[in-house]
Amino acid sequence: MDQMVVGSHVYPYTTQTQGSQCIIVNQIDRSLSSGEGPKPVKRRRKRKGKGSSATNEDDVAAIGGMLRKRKLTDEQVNMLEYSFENEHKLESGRKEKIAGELGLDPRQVAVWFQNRRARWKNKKLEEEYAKLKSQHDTVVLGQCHLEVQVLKLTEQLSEAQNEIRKLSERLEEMSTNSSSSSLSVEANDAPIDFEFAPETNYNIPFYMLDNNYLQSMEYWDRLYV
DNA sequence: TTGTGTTTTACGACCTCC
DNA sequence: GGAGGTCGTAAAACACAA
Repeated sequence: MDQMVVGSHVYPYTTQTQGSQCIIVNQIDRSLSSGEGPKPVKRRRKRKGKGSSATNEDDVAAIGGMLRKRKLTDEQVNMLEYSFENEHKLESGRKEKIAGELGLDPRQVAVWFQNRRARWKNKKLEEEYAKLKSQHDTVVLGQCHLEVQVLKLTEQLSEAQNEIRKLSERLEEMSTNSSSSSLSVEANDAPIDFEFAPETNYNIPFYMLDNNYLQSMEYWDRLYV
């Protein structure tokens, strides 16, 4: 059997469960009629922390004078939820009205709204966090894709530069040969085998290409198809 | 049954507003 | 100064695995 503190007295009660509902069975009448009389206040543990000034008997009794925790019924909670949906704040008149309708202490209604607002705020924070995390993950994924692309393009650039270097060396070699010999290129050497179609400007030395064009991606796309 | 983690009810301290 | 808000926390109530 549990106890309920009312004012400066403690009264016994029991709880019964019906489905998900907790029913408080009042034992006060039985207690009084049996002549047992009110029991001394069961004191609440002193709270720790700053400003806890409950040092004398009155203060301690005031702290201990709170009602024991009573689980609200499903109906009460539903009505409070409904009320909370309409308005999160609780002005005095509305508090009294709800308390009267539900048979609760106005203080209980106020506390319930305080706690409900705190839960609502937590939920909102969690939702906001999930949303931001999702956005962050998307950005990180996009960044990964871009980095992979940069690696590929860097590799392609390096290959292209090698190709150009080889071609330049061949050109230089040919020009050296032609200056030291009277034989024509057509007669003694294989023709320069440019890989690129003459209508393109890919046979123009790399260093002569327009920088904007080089950066336009079109160059690289066409080079490696 | 029991230990443990979570939720709910309640409070104290402090702050803001009228 | 009082009413009502938030914040942090205690402790009862509850859920659930071992």
